[in-house]
Amino acid sequence: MPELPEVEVTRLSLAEPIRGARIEAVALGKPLRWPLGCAPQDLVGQEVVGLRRRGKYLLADTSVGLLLVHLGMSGSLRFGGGLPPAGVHDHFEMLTTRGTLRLHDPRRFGAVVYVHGEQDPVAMKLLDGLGMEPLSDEFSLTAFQTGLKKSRMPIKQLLLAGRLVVGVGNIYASEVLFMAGIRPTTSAARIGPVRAQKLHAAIRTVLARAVSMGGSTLRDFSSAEGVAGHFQNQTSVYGRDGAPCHVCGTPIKVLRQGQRSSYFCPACQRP
DNA sequence: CTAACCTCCTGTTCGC
DNA sequence: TGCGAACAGGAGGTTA
Repeated sequence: MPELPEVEVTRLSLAEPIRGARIEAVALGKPLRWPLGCAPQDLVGQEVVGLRRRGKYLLADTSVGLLLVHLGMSGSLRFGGGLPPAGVHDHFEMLTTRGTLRLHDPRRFGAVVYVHGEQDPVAMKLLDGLGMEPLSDEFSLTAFQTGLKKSRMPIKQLLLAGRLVVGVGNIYASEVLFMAGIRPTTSAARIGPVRAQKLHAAIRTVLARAVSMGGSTLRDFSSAEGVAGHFQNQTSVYGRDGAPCHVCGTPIKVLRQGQRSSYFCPACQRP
């Protein structure tokens, strides 16, 4: 499941190879979450001039406009020459002078959307309201604490909502709350300064570590170069229901919050 | 305004 | 062994 680290790993592996690539052809497979927003041939001749990330969106700036790419639940990008023939789950393919960019996405929750720029209404709708970037300087402790106090939502669900801070999906939400010693069900507003500081630090630490490990590969995520991640092998709580906590030995528990699984250690994490 | 719920999709896992 | 049901989940849209 691509969360911020997986998207950042993709960006890091793709940014340099694709910079300066001129689009020569675009082919679409089955429909993705949203329509492309232009005719495929409209992209031909445009040059990719940079690759940024906002939350879990990749933003490919072209000489004319902007391509928004979201990996959804099961998406991954590949870029290069000599890719194998496109399969049934390859739904967007872009031939360029530097290689072929391909979106592989079995569940098709992902999307590729072309807009004229970040001020385009379609882009605004998607990007407006996103929270702070956790790995940037804007993610300050004071801003984070202020945001926590404003919500009585369970902290797990506040993190997932992405309005306060972006990029923390289901896997990493469980992990950062374990590191901070906070139960997923704890109301955000009830988190005091000490634990808020721990949570703030945990978000940065866990996400940065996951990026350095190439992200998590639960099924078939890989970087644009096809390299799998390793973070999934060292989760503290995610996916470890019933297994002993690495810190205290207590069996890890799982509960459901908003149709999502939350994993936690009942001893290490306090309400 | 917030928050809970619904929806999209398909590969995998589970229960009988 | 087979097969349908349940599950996984990002996140925008809808409803209360």
